[in-house]
Amino acid sequence: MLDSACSIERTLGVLGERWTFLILREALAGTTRFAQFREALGVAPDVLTARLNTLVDYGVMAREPYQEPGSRPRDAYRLTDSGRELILVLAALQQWGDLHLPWPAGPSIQRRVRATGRPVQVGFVDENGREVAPADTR
Amino acid sequence: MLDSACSIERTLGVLGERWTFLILREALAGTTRFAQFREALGVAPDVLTARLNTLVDYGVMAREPYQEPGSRPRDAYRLTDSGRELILVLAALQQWGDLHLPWPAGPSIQRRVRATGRPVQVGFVDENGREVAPADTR
DNA sequence: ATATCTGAGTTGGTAGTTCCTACTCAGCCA
DNA sequence: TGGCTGAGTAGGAACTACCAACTCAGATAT
Repeated sequence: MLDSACSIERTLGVLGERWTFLILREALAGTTRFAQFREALGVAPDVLTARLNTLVDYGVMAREPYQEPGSRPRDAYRLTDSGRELILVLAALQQWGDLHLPWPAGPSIQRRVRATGRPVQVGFVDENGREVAPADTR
Repeated sequence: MLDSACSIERTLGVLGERWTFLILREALAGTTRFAQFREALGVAPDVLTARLNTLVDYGVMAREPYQEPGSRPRDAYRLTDSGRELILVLAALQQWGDLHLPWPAGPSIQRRVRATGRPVQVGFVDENGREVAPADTR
């Protein structure tokens, strides 16, 4: 999968295992530490170790040493720029789920323009920054 | 996962298993029949059956009877409108892979505006159809 | 110095999935 | 009726995730 000519397939080779997208969701929400991921997701520690390692291997996250007073030095896991770009993938997944797998309590959190507070969607845009309908692309 | 309050998690409950995104990639490329999926992907038949069933169960694809001359009636699997909207997710995955997991031969296929032939990207857009930088959202 | 505490992983066994091959089963045609 | 073809099923091996208990290192207390 990792050496496919298809970039979707390569991406899934890095991100497509169970838990990976949820780890990224937490990371984008600000989580950085092993125990935080573990607590937020309830993922088994060996699986978390494995996922974080591949994310680091492929440059999606980076280890960053830190030390709490009274504790030994540890590594935090911080998204790289490339990792932060995955916000588009996660937002697209969320948008689809909000539309097609609705939840009684309504959509969870809306993404908004920071300055104006107006809602934002994921879509196709041309080189001038104008939205293009999916049907108008090929 | 399917009954999570998080729409990303619900979406992954439907689409997050191995092969599902690749099945959708093929479906978006026009594949509709069991044997075509099987040949294009090399997926085991029992897994393909299971994946197509959940996609149908959740309204991403629909069965559509057809009959080749000289053959018995069969079911084709066609994307529903909701399934076609997943083009955004797939395109976001592809875009990320093209940027961050480059392939010697360069990016595979570029999405373009049908009318003008100009390239198209996935991005955030506000309600006026103007692109918004991810950093300007919250 | 020794003992203790704590958090980040490792390890080992079990259960659940995927994979692979071979098989079935239904309708069409000879 | 018997063979052909394509869509699935079945059975077993291999892989992956899950769970609980354990290790290991550094910081603090005694």
